Amino acid sequence: MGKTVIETRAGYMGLGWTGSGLAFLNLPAPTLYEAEMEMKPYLGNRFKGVTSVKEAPGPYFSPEPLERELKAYFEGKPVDLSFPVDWSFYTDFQRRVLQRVYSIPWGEVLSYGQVGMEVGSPRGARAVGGAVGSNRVLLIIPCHRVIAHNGIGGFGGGLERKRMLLGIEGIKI
DNA sequence: CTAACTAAACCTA
DNA sequence: TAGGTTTAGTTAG
Repeated sequence: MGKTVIETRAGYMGLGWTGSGLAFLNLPAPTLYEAEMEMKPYLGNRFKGVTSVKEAPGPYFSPEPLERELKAYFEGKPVDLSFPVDWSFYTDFQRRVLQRVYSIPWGEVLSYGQVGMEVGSPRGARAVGGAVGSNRVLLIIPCHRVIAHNGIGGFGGGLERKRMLLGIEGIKI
């Protein structure tokens, strides 16, 4: 497992990975220092204690290809960010929801209700909102592409940033 | 185990 | 458009 910070036009992004895939990816911060501070909560027991880290060396992960794609993303290019994810941080329900969200392509959106429908919880729109809020790998799992049926919905990192990401992808709400 | 939360959707008027 | 109601899953106690 490892961690690093990469620089894009939008700022410094902290990321970390385990033997299974990406463990966290933060949105761009204006300074290197801030990016490092935002990584701290992920570097405690939850990161070190995951059994998959110790028991499954997994494929070697190199951040360079991801860095290239993220730089392109913030230059407005419609990139595919389907990099491997460590799913062990989530409950079963969260995993079902996030895996569906993972496959939403650049520039498209779904509503919380639609996602619930597709993962077998037709009335679970609110629960879907809670589940996407547990996403640790922003952009890789594009939870900003899940919106309310009548508006933008919410976003853990602030609604302005959600609007900004959707704006990059050409979606106005 | 219950109760109190939601990043929702629906119904009515 | 505004309001109250229904809803499923997570989390705290």
